[in-house]
Amino acid sequence: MDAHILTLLKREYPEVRGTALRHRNPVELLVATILSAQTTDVQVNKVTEKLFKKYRSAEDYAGADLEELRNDIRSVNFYRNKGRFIQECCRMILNDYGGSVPDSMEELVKLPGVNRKTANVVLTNAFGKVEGVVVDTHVMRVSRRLGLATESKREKIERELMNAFPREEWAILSDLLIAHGRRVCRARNPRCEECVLRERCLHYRKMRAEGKE
DNA sequence: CTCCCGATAT
DNA sequence: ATATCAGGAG
Repeated sequence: MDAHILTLLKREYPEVRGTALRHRNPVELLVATILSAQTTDVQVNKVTEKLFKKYRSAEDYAGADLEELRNDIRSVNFYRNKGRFIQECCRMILNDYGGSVPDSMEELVKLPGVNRKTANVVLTNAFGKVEGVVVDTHVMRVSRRLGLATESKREKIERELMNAFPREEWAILSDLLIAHGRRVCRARNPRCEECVLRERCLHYRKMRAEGKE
């Protein structure tokens, strides 16, 4: 593993551990994470602040009128799919899992709207069970720019990162890469001048070699 | 690969 | 105007 990258990022973002998605229990985190697909956490937190007052349990989502639930999450994108996913997840949680959000990767990915990324968020942040690395678009972009990953599919990048770092660093690793992706290593106009990793970044060295920036 | 399909930054 | 945002399903 590249221990130095972790050291530099930990120094840069000492307070990052934990999701930025506000939640008080596994159901709330599951709902928030489903809503967060292709959506900023700021927007999700705005919606869930009201949502969690109206829907207090898996039963509330399961028994809700679907169109009403969709209307309650209207300001996030893909709200029609997400509304259906949330309701179906909660129905499965009640029918198949005794009312509790399952706490294993194997069971979580059976829920509609839940793949490895969402499952990893819930496992890591609600149950403290780290079964993989959270690979969102920030983690994908940053780890590819740095040269930590060469693949282009989520699952393959996750595997590369799992091989490159020990399990006890997986949770902090994804939090750090996400923070760095949001603040410095942005999709557009990355702030390479402010980046503490630029001397070990493939993307930066390539840009500099080509005379851009 | 296409569809889903709102808010925000540039 | 449009690219992009803590993706996943068919």
